[in-house]
Amino acid sequence: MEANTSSLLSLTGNEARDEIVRAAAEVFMEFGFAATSIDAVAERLGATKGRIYHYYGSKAELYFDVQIAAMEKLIREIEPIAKGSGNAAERLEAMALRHTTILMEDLSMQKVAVRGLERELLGAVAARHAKTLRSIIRLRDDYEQIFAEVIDDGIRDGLFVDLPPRLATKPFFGALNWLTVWYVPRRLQTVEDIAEIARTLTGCAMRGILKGAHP
Amino acid sequence: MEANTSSLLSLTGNEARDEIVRAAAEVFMEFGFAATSIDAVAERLGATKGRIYHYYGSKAELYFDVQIAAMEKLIREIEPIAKGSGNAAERLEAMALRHTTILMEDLSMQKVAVRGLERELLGAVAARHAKTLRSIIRLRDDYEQIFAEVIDDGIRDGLFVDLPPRLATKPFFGALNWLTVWYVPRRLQTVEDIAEIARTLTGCAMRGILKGAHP
DNA sequence: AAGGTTACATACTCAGTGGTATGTTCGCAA
DNA sequence: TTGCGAACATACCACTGAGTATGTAACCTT
Repeated sequence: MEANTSSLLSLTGNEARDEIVRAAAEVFMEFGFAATSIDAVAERLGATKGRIYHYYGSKAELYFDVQIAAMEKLIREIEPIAKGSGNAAERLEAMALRHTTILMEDLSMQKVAVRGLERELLGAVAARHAKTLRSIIRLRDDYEQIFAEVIDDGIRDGLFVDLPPRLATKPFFGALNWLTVWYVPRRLQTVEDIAEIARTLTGCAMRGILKGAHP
Repeated sequence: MEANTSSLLSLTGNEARDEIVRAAAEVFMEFGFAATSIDAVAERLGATKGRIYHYYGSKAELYFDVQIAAMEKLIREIEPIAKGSGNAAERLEAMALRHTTILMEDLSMQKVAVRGLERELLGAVAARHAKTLRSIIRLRDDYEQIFAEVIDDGIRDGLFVDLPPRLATKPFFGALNWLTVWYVPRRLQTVEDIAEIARTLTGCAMRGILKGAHP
């Protein structure tokens, strides 16, 4: 047993855990945290509980790892864009486009992550996992902050409507993230279909905060 | 025992059921369907299971009634606005404003409803309650349709961007409904605070679909 | 090759929960 | 006043599911 504890970053290098996380993400997405049994995850793996509990100490820990993996992927992909070139509007649009695309490509994990820490956890398992919980909330906050800063840039440049950045982030994320509620991947869905949806959502979100001269 | 079955419309006139529904909404919102025990709902009522099972045949039935009550309230309030006077943009804005306000005023019920039928139900309890499930999905669809039609009007009048109405509805609802994810009612929150948030969200959502001349 | 460790599977415990069966109280009609 | 049903409370059962304890086969090390 290597350093599995506090696995906030060290998923890499452990293929077995990765496979479990992917399977767990699917089942969690389908049924939510409470309604998902470890046995169900094991079955999807073609294995039994033993395999899961060998790598994870509890159901909550497994759930957390799904969240962490999802958030890290988002941050890893979007942060470079935020720090890249272009004005605030161009960068924000590129970020939104990529963000939306990831949501659809990686739907199972992202759906779990985006929905946020369902309240059931905050109340129930909170005490025992308070530390991990904080890390996750921190990750979510960091991610939102990446957007908030670009938005702040845009506001100061007079590109975006004049709102508190943290507040402006909400409807912006909303327009994008809401897709985790309604989007159902269709068979025969091409890459272009996904791109089309991403462009549409990004378009609405961008117009929502762009300071344009409306008639 | 009067005609409790198929209570899709007849909540009115039954104060006892109403009280149960309100309590249930709070607990369901806090913990989700699966993690909410009937005992927990009963405790919030200062009663025991007996009281609940006297009026409801199952936990699912109770959950459904929360959804129905929430959706009916929305439809009841927004439909008149949709059929009212003003051009599409004016009506849509008024609808969004009222919609958002209801979400905040009635957060517990609406949060449960907006989150949608968590997948856990579709798979698990589906068979036994297939009929009720269809009614609820129908209600949600009807509600979205109210918006879709106004949006369609706006598109044909050249007010809104040219998108399939059903698709345009998604980011629009997203910008508004996302508040059920992040909004936490604060003590000392005045009516004006709520109105302020409603205006901000509505503003972003409207700009998102308005065909404006962006610089 | 012997001992140890990893990576699981199997078998079991036990608390929590949905639902039911059975009281019990109270209002009301005859 | 009596009886009866509505409106609950109490007691109980059956089952699910998280977590654990124990077995075991393969592999790795020396």
